[in-house]
Amino acid sequence: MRRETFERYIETVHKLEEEGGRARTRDIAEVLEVKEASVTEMLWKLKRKGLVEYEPYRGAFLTDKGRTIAKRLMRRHRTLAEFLKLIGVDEKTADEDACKIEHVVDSKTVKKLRKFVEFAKGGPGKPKWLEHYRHFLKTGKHPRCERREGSK
Amino acid sequence: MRRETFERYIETVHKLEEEGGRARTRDIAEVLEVKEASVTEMLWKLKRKGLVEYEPYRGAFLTDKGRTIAKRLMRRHRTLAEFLKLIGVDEKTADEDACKIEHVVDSKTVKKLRKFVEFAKGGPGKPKWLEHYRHFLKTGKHPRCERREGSK
DNA sequence: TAAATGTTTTAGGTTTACCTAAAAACACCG
DNA sequence: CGGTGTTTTTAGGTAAACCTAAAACATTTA
Repeated sequence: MRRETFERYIETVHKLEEEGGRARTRDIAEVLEVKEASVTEMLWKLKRKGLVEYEPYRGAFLTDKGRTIAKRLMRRHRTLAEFLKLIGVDEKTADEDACKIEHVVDSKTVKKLRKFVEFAKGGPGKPKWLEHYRHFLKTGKHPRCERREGSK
Repeated sequence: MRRETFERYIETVHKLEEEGGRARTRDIAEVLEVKEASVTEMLWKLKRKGLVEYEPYRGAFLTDKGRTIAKRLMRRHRTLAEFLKLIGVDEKTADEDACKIEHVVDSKTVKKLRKFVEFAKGGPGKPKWLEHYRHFLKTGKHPRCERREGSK
């Protein structure tokens, strides 16, 4: 099973589980835009891998092992989407790209991104450089930080 | 043909073409770590898509259409890798992740990343905020930009 | 509770991107 | 030119992740 494939199913089961007991075949199929039959097949495989609890005709829910993976994916997704929005990617694209990147990227990279987001958000006030970056996005010009006095 | 698949082949043909006339089956197979037979098969498909010029037993080279794609991928790759290194990802990981991300990410996102890299590199001097970020990576502490006077 | 309706599974494709093994083409040397 | 060795292709698999159609099961509702 390809990593991306089973991770997508895990995420979906997790999501549906949260919003209503256990994940039904139909709903998983709808979210992932595949046929019910395909979902059934995957649920067997996920069960064999110990990622979901599954009994025919009564849906699925995550095992601890599965839930751990789901949580990690959610963290990744949040980090990626947040970062992309930070640098000016629109909400929808940020979310879609996060969905794709989260399955392929190295943990080390995610860690750095998390650090970066933290750096950009944290700190005393809203960082000036971010303002400058936004200005740069608009105008293509660097509002030289070096100068003693700036705008406003 | 999945996007990622054919893009990987296109990139490889491009690379081999640059370093020696045309891309031979064997060399493509070696780079992509697949068997020669698989390469032959893909070359037919790529030809059918108008991306490579290919005649059995005499290797392949890119058409204009193929080359356009290759160039775009190289730009993407450079942008992604450069960005990742900027935020502190080690060289090897940055390169590997760029290899994966470049096939899945939206053009709008790449544009923003390019802007961001440009912003970080360009400008009058080396930006102070980047120094601060690096410091933050090391210590986890924000060297408050707001203060009248800083380090050095 | 039985019929009607909706959901899930099973059985048996299809496609994609690989593979192995063997045949065919090519390259070079004596 | 003919033999030897490498490269490439062809032919015929395989596994993953889909699909359709039909059968099995579950639920509602009359």
